[in-house]
Amino acid sequence: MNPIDILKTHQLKRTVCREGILSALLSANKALSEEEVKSKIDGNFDRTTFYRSFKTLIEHNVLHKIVVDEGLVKYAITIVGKTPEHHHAHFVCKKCHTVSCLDAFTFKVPNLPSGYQTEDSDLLIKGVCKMCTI
Amino acid sequence: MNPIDILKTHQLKRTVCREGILSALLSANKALSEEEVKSKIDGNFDRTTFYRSFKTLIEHNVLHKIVVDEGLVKYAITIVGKTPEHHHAHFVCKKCHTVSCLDAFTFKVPNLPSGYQTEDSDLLIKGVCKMCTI
DNA sequence: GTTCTTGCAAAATATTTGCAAGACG
DNA sequence: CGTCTTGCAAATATTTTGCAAGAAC
Repeated sequence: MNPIDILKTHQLKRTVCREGILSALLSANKALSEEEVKSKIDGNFDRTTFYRSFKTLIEHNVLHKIVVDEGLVKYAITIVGKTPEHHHAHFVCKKCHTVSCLDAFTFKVPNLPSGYQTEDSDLLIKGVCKMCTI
Repeated sequence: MNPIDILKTHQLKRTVCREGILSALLSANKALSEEEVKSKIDGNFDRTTFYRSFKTLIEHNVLHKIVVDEGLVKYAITIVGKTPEHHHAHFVCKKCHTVSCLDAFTFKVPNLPSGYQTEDSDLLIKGVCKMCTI
């Protein structure tokens, strides 16, 4: 999957900023903050442009946003294909602050008290990642 | 449990703002935003004071913060006594935006890929709550 | 050429910090 | 009284909006 195809698939115009964001995220293989994306691409875009590009990509389900408690905002590519009842999780490392999507790892939300209907979920697991454990 | 005892237990000074926050949260039985807490208490406190009070209470493990993607920040009383390996979840209703701690509901974080160590987690389940389903 | 996107300026929000006055214990 | 907390002012940071110029298709 490459930036151009992704944009085409979602009927989004191909712009330098969007392509940059997507290729940064595709090659990073982890969630990146606006700051991190910025440092990975050439063009120097206005902050407004980033906000709007992320917003558009999220609305079209290309990306999703991960908010860590302390206000850290990161973005990641949305992988499709999960069963609706299986949800995926994110992992944030307390040492290196890397946020990654645990794509291979899905879980089923256990049954809630009666009356509650689950539509969606966010599971953020905090701990120490593989690299930092060594 | 009442505000005064909670503060005493954590060796925190008893101030009107802290007591107000705690009694608002204790009686609400759900997570409240700064705004909501403000409307539930008499005194008119500066925003800075709220920020600092929440911060202190969180640092002392009296409260915890729940951040919903869209930037909504809520606070809730921390209930102690869970087993370390069992984590608790929050539920946010997409209709009424109520955020509640599912205290009776605990889950065990499934095993992660090797190398990852779980220390903590945040599970935010999104859906429709009991009241809004009816 | 029409529509969508960008950059810039500016507003609206949110959060943090320093400091002097005041409350707590 | 010594220490911690509050209110105020102000500095930062974050996010949103309007509008004209430019790019995409």
